[in-house]
Amino acid sequence: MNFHQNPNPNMTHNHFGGNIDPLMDFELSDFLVFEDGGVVLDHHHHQFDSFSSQSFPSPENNFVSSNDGGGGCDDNYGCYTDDQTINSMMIGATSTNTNNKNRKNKMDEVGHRVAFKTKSELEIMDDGFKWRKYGKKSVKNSPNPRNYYKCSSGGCNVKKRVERDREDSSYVITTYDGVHNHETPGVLYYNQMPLMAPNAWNLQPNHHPSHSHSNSHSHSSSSS
DNA sequence: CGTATTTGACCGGCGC
DNA sequence: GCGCCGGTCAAATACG
Repeated sequence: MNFHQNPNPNMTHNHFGGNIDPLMDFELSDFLVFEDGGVVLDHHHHQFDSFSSQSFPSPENNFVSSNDGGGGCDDNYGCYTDDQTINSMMIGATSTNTNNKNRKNKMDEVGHRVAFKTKSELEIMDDGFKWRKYGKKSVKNSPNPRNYYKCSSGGCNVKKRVERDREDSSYVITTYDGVHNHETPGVLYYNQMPLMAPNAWNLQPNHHPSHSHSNSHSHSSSSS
C-alpha cells in the first residue's frame, strides 16, 4: 500500500533496470511483451537471453504470436513460460495480428500489452506510476486472486493486472495494458539499466504528440 | 474528512 | 438459452 507516495523521488527508485531495492526480493525472471494481442512464448523455441539491452529480435521472425502451446496459457491475453526460461526476456510485438478472426477488437483498442513475470514476495512494485486498485478476482485455474489496477493519472487509462503464478506463488505476473500518455509522476531513471531489463520500458510511453485517440473512450460506463 | 481500498454484484462474451 | 469465466463498477469500509 501507499506505494504511490514517493517522499524522495530522487532517491533509489526501484525499477526493473535501475537499482533494486534491497527491501524487496525483486528478481526478474521472465519478461513478456506483446502487442495487439500477440502472444509470445518460447520455452521450447529459443532462449532469448542475448538481447539483453537493445538487440531485440524481430518478433515476427522469432516469436510465436497469437498462438499458444506450452507454458501456462490460460488467460485470453497470453501465455507465459516458466521453468527453465528463467532470466529470459521475451518481446513480442506482432504488427497488428492480421489473423484476428473474430477475436474482436478489444485488444486492438488496447494496442499495448506488457507482461512481467517476476519473483517477488511483493506484488506491488512501484514502477513510477500511481495505480488504483479497482477490482480483485479469483481466477479459476489459479488459487491466487488477480488484482486489477488502473492508472490514477487523469486522462491516462492504463490498466495493470497483477496475479501470482499458478504454480509458483513466489512469482508475480504483472500485465500492463495500454500506454501512459503522461509523464511519470515520479522520476524514472532508466538511463543506464545495467541489468537485463532494457529500455523496453522506453518503448512503452511513446510520447506521440499526434495520438489522441488511443485507447481512451472505449466504453466509459455502460453499466449501471 | 478525504482518499484509497475492499468486496460483492453486474455485465458481456464464449462455450456448450 | 443457460452456465461459466473474466473484467469492471460501485457502495461501503478502512486508513491517513
